[in-house]
Formats: sequence, C-alpha cells, structure tokens
Amino acid sequence: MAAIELDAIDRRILAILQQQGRLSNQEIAERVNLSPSPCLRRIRRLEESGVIRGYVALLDAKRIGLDLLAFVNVRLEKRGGPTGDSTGSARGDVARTHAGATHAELFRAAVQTWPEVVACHAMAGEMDYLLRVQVADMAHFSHFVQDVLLHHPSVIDVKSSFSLETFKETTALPVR
Amino acid sequence: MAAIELDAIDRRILAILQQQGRLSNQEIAERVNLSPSPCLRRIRRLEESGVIRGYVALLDAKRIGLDLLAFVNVRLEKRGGPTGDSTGSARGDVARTHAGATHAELFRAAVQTWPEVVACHAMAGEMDYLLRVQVADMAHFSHFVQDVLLHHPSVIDVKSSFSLETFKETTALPVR
DNA sequence: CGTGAAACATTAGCGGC
DNA sequence: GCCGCTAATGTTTCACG
Repeated sequence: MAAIELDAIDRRILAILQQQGRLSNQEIAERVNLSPSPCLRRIRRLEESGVIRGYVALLDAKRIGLDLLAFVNVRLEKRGGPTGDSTGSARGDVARTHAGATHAELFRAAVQTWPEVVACHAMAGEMDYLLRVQVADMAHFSHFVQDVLLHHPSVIDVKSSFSLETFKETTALPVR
Repeated sequence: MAAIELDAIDRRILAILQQQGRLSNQEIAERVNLSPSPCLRRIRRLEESGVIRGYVALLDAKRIGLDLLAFVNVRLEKRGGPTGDSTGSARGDVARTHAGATHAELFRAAVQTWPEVVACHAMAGEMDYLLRVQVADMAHFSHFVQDVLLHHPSVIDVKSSFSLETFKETTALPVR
C-alpha cells in the first residue's frame, strides 16, 4: 500500500485507461508521445504496483433489465452472536458465538454472496452499513429486503432510498 | 434502450468481461467453447447494442492518495433561479431564471465539472441528491463542502456520511 | 528510451450445418 | 439464422543497441 511515485506521463496513461481500458498499447503510446515499449513498461509497472487494480467491461444496467437502484442503510446487532448467548458478556467483549464469528463478520460474509449488492460500506454515524443494491424491479427489491436482508440474524433494521435518476456515474478517479 | 436478447453464452461472455475486461478474444472463446470468430461477433454485437457500455481500468483509490470516501446528501432550492425573481411564479412553474436554467439543471451541470464527485443520483425522499465523493483527506473534503458545494447558489444544505471501510465494491452486475 | 523481429491476436470473407 | 476455417493485417512483447 506504499504510495507509488507517478510522473506526468503515468498520470496521463491512467487517465486514458480509466476512460478506455481496451485501447491498444500502441494507441496509448502515441497519445502520450512515447514509443510502444516504454509505454508498455509503465503500464506493467502500474499494474504490478497495484495502482491499476484490473480491467473490466461496464454494462448498461437498464439494458440487462436492472431498472431499480436502491441504497439501503442497515443496522446490525451489536453484541452476541446469532446462536450464542448474548447476555452476560464481559465489558469490552467483541460479540462472538462459540463458532467464533461476530454479527459484523457474518453479515459481511453474507454480503459477498448476494449478487444484487454491488457495494457495501461500513459507515460512521448512526447506520452501520450502506449497501448499494441493483435489481430488476420493486418486486425483486421487496423480496431481497424481506426474505434475504431482514431474514439475516445479524440485521436489526433497514432503511431504503431509491435513485430516481443517475446524473453522473464514473469509475474514473481524479489522478491530480 | 430496447431489451436485447441474451442467450447463455452471451451471459457467460458478459460475466467474464465484467471480471477481466482485457482478456483476449481467443481466451474468451476458449472459455465459452466457441471458436474466435463467432465469439468476437457476439462481443461486437454486445458492444454495438449498448449492453457493454465500455471498458475501463479500475484504480486503487488508496494507492493514488484518495483515502476518504464520503456520501453527501444535498438539498436544493425548489423554486426560482439563482439570479431571477423567484417570487410570484404561477403555480406549476418550473423554476427558471430568464437565462432558462432551473436550480436542478445548474446543479447537475456543476456536478459534471467536479472531479471529486464520482456519482450523483437524484433520490426519492427528503434529500434531493446523493453524491459519492472521493478525496484525499478531511481537509480536501472540508474545502469541497464549504467552498464548492455550499457556495453553489442552488444548494440549501448538505449532510455527509463517511465510509470507514469498504467490504464489497464491484462494477459487475448480476446477469441472471 | 527506441528499434526490430518473432509470437500472438483480430477480423473479414467464404463455405457448411 | 449461427458456427468455424483460413489468411491477411495489426498488436504485443522482448532482447539488444
């Protein structure tokens, strides 16, 4: 996680690849005024250092039938595992079952397995987790909240907000 | 925006490209048990139909010094443009200045120019917009809120929440 | 950093199922 | 319609100056 030194050319390469991740090395080299080999060496260095995490295709959610985007705030049980005894823990106990998992650990593991949850952040403030949920329609969303989320033993309650329209959505981070 | 018919092979191709957007067509063809040409034809069809919006490199925010992720709820003025007379509008007026821009339009245009705002959604419910803001540290965030966001004539007030940790974050949508 | 050559990938045309 | 072959063209990659 050491901060990697980036010069002006590296930043231009990153800006380009954040917009068009499948450009050929030749094309990139041309745009940054380098010949293909040093350009490729820079790209490999950015990949190996972890600055570039990977390359992905972005899909159009509406065109694959995912018309509903919701943000769901989730509050979890704070003490005791779902099966274990939750009362009588000593002060400062991290809540664990005898299986050794806290509510937070169980919830985070479950989140990984739910494909409609595309992002999950632990939040400062009153709500524990913020989920970004992408589903086909309100019927699917309702099913997800009632039968999946609220069914999970660690979840106390949820509050949902719905996106009416997305005006900006980019994976490109500002590279200064 | 017509829904495109996707068969099982199309869905496998999409699943692969959502994970590894720079795989060669040959490699993808092998994984879906097709020869390169029909595989490429399918990919081109998915690109041209707009199911695949594009290809991007994903960067590691921490490695480029962006350590703070915030979600900002923004409430806007509802009536009147920022310079025009806002009182005495007939009922049902969409609030416009004589320049012809509503508060919402001005705000949405401004959002496009702010690189730290990586997403902006119009939300149902009490808050008008949800922004995802990616910055280096609290000093930058504070500057952004005080001098940029609150300085904008259409913004009434903002509420910020901070991500402590991100447990899941994927651009891959479930392709059923 | 750049050059060049070998290895590899893409893509259009055509025949077959 | 959709698949797969072939062959020409373009791209990546690496040893070396």
